[in-house]
Amino acid sequence: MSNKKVLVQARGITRSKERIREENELIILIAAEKVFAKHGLKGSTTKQIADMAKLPKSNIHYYFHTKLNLYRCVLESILVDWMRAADTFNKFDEPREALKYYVGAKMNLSRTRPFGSKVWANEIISGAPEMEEVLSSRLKKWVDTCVSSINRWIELKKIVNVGDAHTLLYMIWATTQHYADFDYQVMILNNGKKLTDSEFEEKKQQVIDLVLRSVGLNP
Amino acid sequence: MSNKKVLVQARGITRSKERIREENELIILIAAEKVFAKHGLKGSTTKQIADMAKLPKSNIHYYFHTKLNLYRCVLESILVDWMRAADTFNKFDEPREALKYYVGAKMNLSRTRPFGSKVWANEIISGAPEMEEVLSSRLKKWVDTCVSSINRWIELKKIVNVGDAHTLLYMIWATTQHYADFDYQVMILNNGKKLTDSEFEEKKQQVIDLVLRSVGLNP
DNA sequence: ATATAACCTGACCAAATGGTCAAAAATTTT
DNA sequence: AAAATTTTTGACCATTTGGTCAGGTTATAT
Repeated sequence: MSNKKVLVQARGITRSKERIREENELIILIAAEKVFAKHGLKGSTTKQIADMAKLPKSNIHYYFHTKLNLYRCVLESILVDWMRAADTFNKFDEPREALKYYVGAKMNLSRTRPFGSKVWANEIISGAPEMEEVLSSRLKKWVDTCVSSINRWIELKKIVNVGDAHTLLYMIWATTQHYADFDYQVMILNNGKKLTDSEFEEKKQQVIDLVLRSVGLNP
Repeated sequence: MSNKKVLVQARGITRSKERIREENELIILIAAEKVFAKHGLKGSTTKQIADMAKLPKSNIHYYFHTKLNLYRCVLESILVDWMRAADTFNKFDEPREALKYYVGAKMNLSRTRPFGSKVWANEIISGAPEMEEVLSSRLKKWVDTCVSSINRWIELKKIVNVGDAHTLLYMIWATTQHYADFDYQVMILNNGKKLTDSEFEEKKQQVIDLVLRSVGLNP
């Protein structure tokens, strides 16, 4: 019996079954995201996830059946956040605003959900065996519209001709996600200290400025 | 008995013992790099590495004793290439040349040794448990000199003030390594086809131009 | 209050894994 | 050619792993 439950019951309150499922699934998803981020799909064990979630291993299987299914659920849950950040790109007509807010949104995600970014990175590095579908359908479609926007900006001489618009997108993705995926390296090179919130805001602005200048815009 | 040996012996040639060790260690290192790139340290099995190397599992242990030791050897062997590319940064006084050749060298490495880059990425993502030493000593020192160079360029008004020089370095690392670490994603978004050599040369030039413009230089 | 359904979990299991070892085969040294 | 050294490898083992399951507990519907 978990401490949480004992506490709740001591007050004469009972959690509804729906609530229980919702709560536990969330607890497990958060724990799994951390573990998968560190060790990847194959390298993570259900025991590690159970310990991280402070639940017995059987409980993990009760809610998610298999490790692979849990992994897929983690990826799905991350995707929601990513797509929302992606939307900001198409909310502005002017490249200056579109790029500024998109880069900012991606930097914020790296800050608030670094484990999610790492899980994705691991997945792609290992050949995207579970996300092939998503990449070649949803992501491809989104990227195509982005590329169109960028090319229109180039035609209208609003930004310089960067050649292939993908190259610009990759630079943005790679640079922003670097602060999540390689946060440990960033920390070491920051004299062993994690970036404070205000330091991070500084870097965010610097990244935005680099990106703007890279397409010929004066920040 | 391996096919290779049978072939060699059929011609009445015997491989010297030194040669044998050298050859087999290399075969195993190359195989291990591929497997570790795909599955990380924990996710890779010595059996997978053995199969990739087309050698019995015992043979892997004979030459490298433990999986962890083999992993460290792979990282070490990659480090040599990386440090060589890093040298190009300090070979030129002018930012235009230094950045151009450094970015070019990093892009070339991503093309020629993508598995190495992935192994490093995995290692850093999972908290650099084996490379902490290298990061906080060798890498830190190298980065510090780079940062000095960049700051001098800023003082001399040769490039714009990017704020923290680390931000620029991270952008270069992240963007160039993206073509190795996320090659699968790059392929999918290139209509499912791997980048040809000439396509890659195009992208390389585009990345160089993006970087130069990002610091206020006109390519 | 009782029945039903959902939740919980310790005990268990077959398969996979990192690693060992002894003995055979190949090469070098004497 | 015989002894010594290195390489090769199948058989083996203790541990770990993902996953199952029976039986208990808790919440909900009637």
